[in-house]
Amino acid sequence: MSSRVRSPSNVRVSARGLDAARAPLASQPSLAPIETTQSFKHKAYTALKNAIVAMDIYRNREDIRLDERKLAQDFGISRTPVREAMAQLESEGFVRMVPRRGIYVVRKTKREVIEMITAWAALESMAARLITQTATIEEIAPLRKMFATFKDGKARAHLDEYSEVNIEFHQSIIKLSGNRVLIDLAENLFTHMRMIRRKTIVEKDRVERSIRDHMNIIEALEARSTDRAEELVRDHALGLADHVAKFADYLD
Amino acid sequence: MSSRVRSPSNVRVSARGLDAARAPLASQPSLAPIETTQSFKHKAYTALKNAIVAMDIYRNREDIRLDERKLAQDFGISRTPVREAMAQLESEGFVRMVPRRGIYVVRKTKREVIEMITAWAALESMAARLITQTATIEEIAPLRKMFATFKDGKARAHLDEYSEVNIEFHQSIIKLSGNRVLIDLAENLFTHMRMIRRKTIVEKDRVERSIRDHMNIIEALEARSTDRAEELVRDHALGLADHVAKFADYLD
DNA sequence: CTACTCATGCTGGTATACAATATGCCAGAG
DNA sequence: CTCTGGCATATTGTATACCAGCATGAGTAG
Repeated sequence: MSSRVRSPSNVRVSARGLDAARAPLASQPSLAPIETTQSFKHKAYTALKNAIVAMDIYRNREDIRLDERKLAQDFGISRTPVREAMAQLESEGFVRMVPRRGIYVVRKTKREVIEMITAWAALESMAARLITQTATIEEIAPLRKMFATFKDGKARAHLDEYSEVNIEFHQSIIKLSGNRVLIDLAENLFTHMRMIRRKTIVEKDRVERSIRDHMNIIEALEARSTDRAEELVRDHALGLADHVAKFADYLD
Repeated sequence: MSSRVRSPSNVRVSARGLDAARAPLASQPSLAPIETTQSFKHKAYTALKNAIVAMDIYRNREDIRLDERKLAQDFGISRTPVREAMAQLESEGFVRMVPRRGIYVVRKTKREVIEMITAWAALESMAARLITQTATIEEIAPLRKMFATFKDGKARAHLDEYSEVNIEFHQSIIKLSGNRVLIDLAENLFTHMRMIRRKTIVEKDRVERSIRDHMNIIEALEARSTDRAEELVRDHALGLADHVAKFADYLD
């Protein structure tokens, strides 16, 4: 995706053989997509990340230890790819590897959660700016549809569903910016936030206002009001940060 | 087979002896994580990162390949910690590991550089907001001193020095926010930007304006003008992005 | 009954051996 | 001379063996 791979011809040879989808001879139009199986490291990474995100780590405060050897056995692979996956998860802030002690799932403190939300506010508000300058009206339109089913008080009754739509909305904002760096940085923050979402992010009395905020954001984007869109997005996110600061006592 | 005769612990013993130079006294409460000897993985990570940052990768376009085994030999360790360090560098966007091909240093495209600067603008402008709300006057004061020596036209004559001070200024802004997430995210972006700094970031005609911008930023911070500080910081960074877009033709 | 010592087991860290595959060269056929 | 096919080589991915340190608990001295 990144490297142009211009200079050495060796790379392009195999690449050319790969995208035989040109099919000038029509011998086999649609060849098997790619038979390259993902590395065990990447598989282990995905499996572990899903497992960690799925567990409700803030339910109690006991240390959650992950056993390298046991996980390797469960996955049917050796310790090496598991370790490499763990190392990546550690650099992303999901686990902590303590020498001769164990690997522990990381719980974020309230302060850290607030810092993450603040960073997310910075990224998404910049994304909003970019959208007002580059996105087409067709790209912005789908944002409205997300909340069609929640028009009137229905959101209060379906908090879980709304929570999903809520996250999807914010992810869409980031993606519409078209800035890969913003997207990647925010993705990691989102993953962390998904882990605490269940207990805090959405509360009944916040839903109505949340929908209003979102609608205002969409209007600002459509109106190409750069500064206003940025401000609305930022304040919406920072409002969540304040909410967490006040009410997420179970953190810490 | 015969190699098994040699005790494999020889290397580790000597390496352990290397970092046996530990703090004689724990007098300073600041930060002394020396208690645990850094793992080979972390040492290799640091060494590799420094080496990659130091090399002027945009000088030519040849693929720069890093040889796992050779590096492991040079460091006097095995491939395992080198691999784990490489995996981390890959997740941070510095290298790319291609299965059964090699590990290559990543060159950022012009688009990617602009995206990074944009993300940096988002982070630093948020940092500026936070500073106006929480930082003390004593914390802001040192920012002025940085440019004391560059008051009049001296900056033009000492571009390299100014470039360092310039980076230091922006890092200080981020750090003053006191938000670890912002700090860590920006740190990685800064490291990437340092790699292209030599050729683009600073140009003669931009220095004067750069100093003016910085002074305005400092004044806004001191005046606790939240919105203005944010705007100044953001526009300053985005101005650099525009500059890169127009003149950094050597990228791509 | 308490406190302290020491052996043992479990842990992650490291080294090394083995496997799979992409590449390039070379021989042989057309 | 050109092209094809196979083998040697190089490189990473994975598995396994070993190391050192900390925790734990049993056992002994007081």
